[in-house]
Amino acid sequence: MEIHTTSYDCQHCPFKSKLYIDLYAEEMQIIDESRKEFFYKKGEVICGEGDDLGNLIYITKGLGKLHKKENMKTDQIINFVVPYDFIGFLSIFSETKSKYSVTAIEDTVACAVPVDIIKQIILSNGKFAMKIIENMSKVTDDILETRFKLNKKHLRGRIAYVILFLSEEVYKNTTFTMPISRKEIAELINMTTENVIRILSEFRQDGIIEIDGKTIKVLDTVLLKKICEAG
Amino acid sequence: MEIHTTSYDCQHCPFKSKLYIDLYAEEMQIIDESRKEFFYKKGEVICGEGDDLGNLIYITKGLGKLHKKENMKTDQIINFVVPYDFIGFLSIFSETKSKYSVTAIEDTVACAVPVDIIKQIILSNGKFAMKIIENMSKVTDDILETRFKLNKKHLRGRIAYVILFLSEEVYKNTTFTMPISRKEIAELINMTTENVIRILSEFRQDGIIEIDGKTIKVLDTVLLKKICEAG
DNA sequence: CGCGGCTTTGATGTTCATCAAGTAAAGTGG
DNA sequence: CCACTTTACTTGATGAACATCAAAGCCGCG
Repeated sequence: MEIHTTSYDCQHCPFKSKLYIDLYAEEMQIIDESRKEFFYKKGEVICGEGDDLGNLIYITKGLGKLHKKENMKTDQIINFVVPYDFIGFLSIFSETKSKYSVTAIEDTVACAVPVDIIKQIILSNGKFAMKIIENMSKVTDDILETRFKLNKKHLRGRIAYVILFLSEEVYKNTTFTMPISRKEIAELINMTTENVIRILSEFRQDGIIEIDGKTIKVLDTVLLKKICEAG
Repeated sequence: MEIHTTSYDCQHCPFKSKLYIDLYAEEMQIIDESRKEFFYKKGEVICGEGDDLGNLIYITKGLGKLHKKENMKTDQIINFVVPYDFIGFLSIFSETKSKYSVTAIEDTVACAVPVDIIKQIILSNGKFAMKIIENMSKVTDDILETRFKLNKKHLRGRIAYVILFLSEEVYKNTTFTMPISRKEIAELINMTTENVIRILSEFRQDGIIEIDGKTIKVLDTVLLKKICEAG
């Protein structure tokens, strides 16, 4: 991890429109002066389980995973963290130490703002507080809904979901490079590594996708969506 | 449902300490004047899926379930709603219509405060906003943690969890009356009604619990906890 | 180059859902 | 209040979905 040469100030950051839109110029400036921008290589830990939650960190570029240690060998991956996501730091307002980890699964740029400063602004700027609340509400709703849906799907439906999510939401391309291992896919959607591989092979044999190592090419999006929906 | 003769004003309501502690007297009074208290019989719907989220509703007495229609015949129960819980109304800040239902599973008293008034106070009182955020954060964390844990448990572990939760958290008694049917237990912990019954019978045969219809008596809390932990 | 981690495939076993069928309880209308 | 219908509860038998175990090839890395 290294401190990034800041490419732009908060005023011109795309993230501004998401949360900071209602800030007064002085508030914006306080954040701008206190924040730090970090660059993480793929695989680097952005925030570890048990770390002090001193900063509100959000990702501005790249891709991460929000996860939690299950035991020595396995993680539970809660979900992906994409730019402008607020997630993973929800507990920042109720806990002092992080209950989760966030790890870069692509080269990632993150911004850290001391949580005390955020809290101060919440106290003084109601509109900002409201934005935070709305954002938390939305993010939470999303995770819960996704999780309940995934739980009811069969293995094929879950794999279909992951492929579609990465293809459509993250990379916006039918061909993409899997940012995570088979094992991690398993940890994300609650199945075994072996079955992840098995079902990816089935999809390949059925002509739904092409696989070349980490590279996936979606051939039949329509069918994939049917499998995802049907469960 | 009937409008309840208000038993106390907000100032003396036990709920005050939970969220309203930082309110100024005038704010407290605004809430007190605009709120309505309702009484629900067991089985009555407190908030239906698709209803307008015009009010922030919280339960002050009784027990409810937060649930969502899965299809014609089955619900997904997200979790229980106990007094002083804020849950089920998280989406109130990001949606205009409820994505979930809340139904009384015991005789229940609920308080409804127009959400506009809550939002106004959030805007003007930062401490109150902060309390809301902290509460949301905690509640969300809880649900997610519980759900991830439950998913990894086997059927016996899940049933053990429900029995322990009701016995220890809700009724604080080793003997209690199940507020929900076998089918609803199944909908809460993602299994079939048949298996709920089967495993309850197993627990009875193993001398872990006594069953008389809806009445459950926990005989071996220690073993039950082991089953719950082991999964 | 050898070690550990990731990937892959096959065989086996367990957990659990589904189906079936019957009893008990609870609501409904005449 | 009683026949009727529906809903909840219960048990057993069967099969499908999935985890586990085993074994081998592959790749990166010290």
